[in-house]
Amino acid sequence: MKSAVRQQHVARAKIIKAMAHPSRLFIIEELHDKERCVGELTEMIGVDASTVSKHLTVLKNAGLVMDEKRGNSIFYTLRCPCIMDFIGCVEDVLSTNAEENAAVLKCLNRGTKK
Amino acid sequence: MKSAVRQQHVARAKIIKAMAHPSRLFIIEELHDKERCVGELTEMIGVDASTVSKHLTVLKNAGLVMDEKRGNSIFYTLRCPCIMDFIGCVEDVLSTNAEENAAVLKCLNRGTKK
DNA sequence: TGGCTATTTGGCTATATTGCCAAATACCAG
DNA sequence: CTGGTATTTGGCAATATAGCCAAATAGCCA
Repeated sequence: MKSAVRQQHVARAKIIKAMAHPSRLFIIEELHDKERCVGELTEMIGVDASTVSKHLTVLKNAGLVMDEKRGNSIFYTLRCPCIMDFIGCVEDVLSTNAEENAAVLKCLNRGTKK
Repeated sequence: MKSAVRQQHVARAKIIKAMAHPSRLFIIEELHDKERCVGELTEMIGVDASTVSKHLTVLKNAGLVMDEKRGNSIFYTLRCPCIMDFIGCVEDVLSTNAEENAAVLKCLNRGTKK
């Protein structure tokens, strides 16, 4: 693979990898509605605050969120709302998979019945 | 976080994680153009055939590709072309990041020049 | 059958990721 | 300054991932 193309895929993979975790997906969706501080997200997700902080660092390094300190808290916002389109695409895949599974199940049932 | 919501994010994260690797992104793009067998992809990517095979297994388990044996080879195809929209979204993020970086650089230059 | 090609599987090592805890840091209110 | 809250950092253990090699499997052709 040519190096320039390779580099392009590495760059894209970095962004995608940053989204590839349930808690981080949750954060992205939550921030789409409104800005949130670490404490709020921590309570919603239900893991240690330091863990949430690290997830937010991952998202920030990928350029997906921004932070802003106000008073005693740090508020995070989504930097690219287009990210939600992204999640829409994933849902399409999931529903395709679900249909397939349903078809397979139906097929199996037909086989065993009788 | 409620369990149902949590499960939804776990399911989505699985799909996204399957895409979160440079070689797998390459494979997805390549399969968007046309079906390919393992050998072709192996040569294009330039890693061991067993590694490519494992990447394809990851993509297949996520429901992103399908395989079909014909003759001596196994051909892989993209199951959800919508995946390419997904990559378009990633490019949006990358260009947003690039603009930001450009702005920062400009700002720095302005600072040092004088 | 035997040899050949294509692909997958198992095993291994190196590296990366996740999550917790404890400690450090930053900021606000008295 | 002191105490309290919010967040990040460092360190550690458990687990997951990526890649290679060697071996197993599957199908073709002679």
